[in-house]
Amino acid sequence: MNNKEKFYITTAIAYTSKLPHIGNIYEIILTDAIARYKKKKGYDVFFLTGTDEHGQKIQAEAEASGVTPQEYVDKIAGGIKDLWDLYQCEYDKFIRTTDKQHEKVVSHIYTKLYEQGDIYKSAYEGHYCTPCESFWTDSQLVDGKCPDCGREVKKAKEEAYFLRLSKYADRLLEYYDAHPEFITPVSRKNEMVNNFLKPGLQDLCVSRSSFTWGVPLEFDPKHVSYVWIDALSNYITAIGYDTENPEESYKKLWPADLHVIGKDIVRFHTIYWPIILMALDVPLPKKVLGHPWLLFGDSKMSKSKGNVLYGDKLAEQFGVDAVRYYLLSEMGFYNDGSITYESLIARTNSDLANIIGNLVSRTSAMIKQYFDGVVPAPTSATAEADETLKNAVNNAKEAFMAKMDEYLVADACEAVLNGFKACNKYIDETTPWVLAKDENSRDRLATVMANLVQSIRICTAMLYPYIPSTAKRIAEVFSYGEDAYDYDKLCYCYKVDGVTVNADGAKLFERIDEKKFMAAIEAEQKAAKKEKKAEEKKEKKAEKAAVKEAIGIEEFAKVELTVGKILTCEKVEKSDKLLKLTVDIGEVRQVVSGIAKWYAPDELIGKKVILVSNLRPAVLRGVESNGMILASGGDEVKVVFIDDSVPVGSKVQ
RNA sequence: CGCGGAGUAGAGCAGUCCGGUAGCUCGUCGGGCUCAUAACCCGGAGGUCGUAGGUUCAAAUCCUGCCUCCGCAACCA
Repeated sequence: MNNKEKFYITTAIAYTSKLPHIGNIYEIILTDAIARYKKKKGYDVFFLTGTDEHGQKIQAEAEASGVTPQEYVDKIAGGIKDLWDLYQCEYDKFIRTTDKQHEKVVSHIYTKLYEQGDIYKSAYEGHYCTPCESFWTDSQLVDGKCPDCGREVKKAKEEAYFLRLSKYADRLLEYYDAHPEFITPVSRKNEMVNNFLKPGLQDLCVSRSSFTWGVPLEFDPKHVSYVWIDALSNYITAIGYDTENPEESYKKLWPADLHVIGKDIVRFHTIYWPIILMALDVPLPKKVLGHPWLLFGDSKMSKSKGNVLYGDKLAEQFGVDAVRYYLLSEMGFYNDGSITYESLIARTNSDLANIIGNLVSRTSAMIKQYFDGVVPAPTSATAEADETLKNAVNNAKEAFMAKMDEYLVADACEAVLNGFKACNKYIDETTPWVLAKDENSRDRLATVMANLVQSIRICTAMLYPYIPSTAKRIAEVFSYGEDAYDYDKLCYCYKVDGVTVNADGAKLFERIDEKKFMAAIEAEQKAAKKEKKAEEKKEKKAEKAAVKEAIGIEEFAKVELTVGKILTCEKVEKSDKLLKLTVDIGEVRQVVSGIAKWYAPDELIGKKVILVSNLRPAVLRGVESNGMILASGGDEVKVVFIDDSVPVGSKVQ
């Protein structure tokens, strides 16, 4: 029925432990733009996205909020889907790893790999943090402590299954060499080779028995799937893969043409995933694109101001297209990008409102005034400016295609904008308002208008992958035909004349007054801050009241307070807040205190302070602390110094 | 030596792989125009490409050292 070439594109599946941030949204918008581009180019595109819904974290989150894991992920997955829909991402399938079909096939994959000896039983030897109920590897530990809570970990063993990665490492390197385009950008490939493949791959733990929210293994039901085999295989289970008798859709779509993922999970997609596929004797995906991250402007500012941006809120404030356009045009291919209100407003105003919106507005207004709203056909009255315009638009088209084919989406966007700019320039050069005054210039005026409508159509077709709904509105203004944006019609041969323009609906984007907007935001933030403070105050009061009621003299007596003299004091390395001190309280204690911001080491030596001397020892930043120095809390910390005449070792009551 | 990224005009970025006239957007200054959303068009000013060496006829680009910033991580016993 159709002999179009297929193009199978995917995003990473979002983890459903919490709702995604604007960075996750960037990934799916990027993928959507590429997918729409390929569709317009004539490919038979299949666009997959979805959610990763298994794992210990989700089980724990669900328990904490008192619902079943399924109820929990249903809610989050629904929220994610809504957000994807809000941003007009035109995916063909939304897979969830809790889909029955997916679980069934994952289970088959495990069994197949187990039976052919690629998965074997061993013990997961790691460091176990009892309060966090988590295993950590040597490299994950921070100063030998749990990276989550900083507490001591125990060496522990858990029975687990492993995937033999090492067996396939050489084949993978060969594949890299034979397919230099497999990982993009290349710098990420070098990172993989140097950091993981060359030092030698460690086998990957693929099952767990310490929690149950996963796919149970057929050959050992105590175990459930652990992360990567489950998550990565969504790319094949979603399209009908099975270890026996895969469906036609799988045969048609696989191998994937492009996996779009964040740079943080390049390793899993370029090492683990290919190896899993090799083990299954399935072809590898053609390309993995590791995109950079979106940062929230100047992070220091955003932290202190609580200035975090959310996708749904942004869409409400600026409109979906403004946000889509910003992300796609601003984010580079290699380096992390950033978003701020100011830059978003600037880009919306200049590119969307001034250049594109105003162009559509002025062009449609002129056709309404000069030709009663009916687009004229071009005549023989031509001029050099026409060729200049056509060349500029054609150049834009070529640059756009070339960049887009390499997935340089932002660079391609610049080319598109150049096309629109050429249209504005053309108006200035041909001065239609002058032509309109002279009856003899009527033919020339017709040509100018026709060229404009045609050029705008071609440029809008290129704009379509970025902001499809704006493209649709422009089509409504100029009454373009259904197929006006197909990429085999990016030429001056498409018929645009004889139809009526809808000049009244031609205001595509309102300019945003930055000063007003920022003032509103500031007011909003102030209000939020106030509320937060009030809440904190309330809490503090409640706390104080609770403490007052709860503690009696016998409770207080448990706290041993001893006067000590500070003997030495130095900064703890790699920490802005910690000082390491030795204090003589009759015996010499080593203490770590978070007061480095307020005191230089020198000004403390020799001073007498009060130490909580029976506090359970703790290790901070790798340094053991046996006690706590009394100090006032809050924004301005002051240590409680005691009169020098008090002897060392005195108890404070 | 924890890992990673980055220093190019007032701001944000491209160019670096593959050496050969330093480019784009915003802002700024001057001019033009009046169809249009105080918009659009043209022109100017503004950079010894973080720094010190090296290779070369030639370095933003390749090599070596150093400096600075940022992210992750960690952190108020």
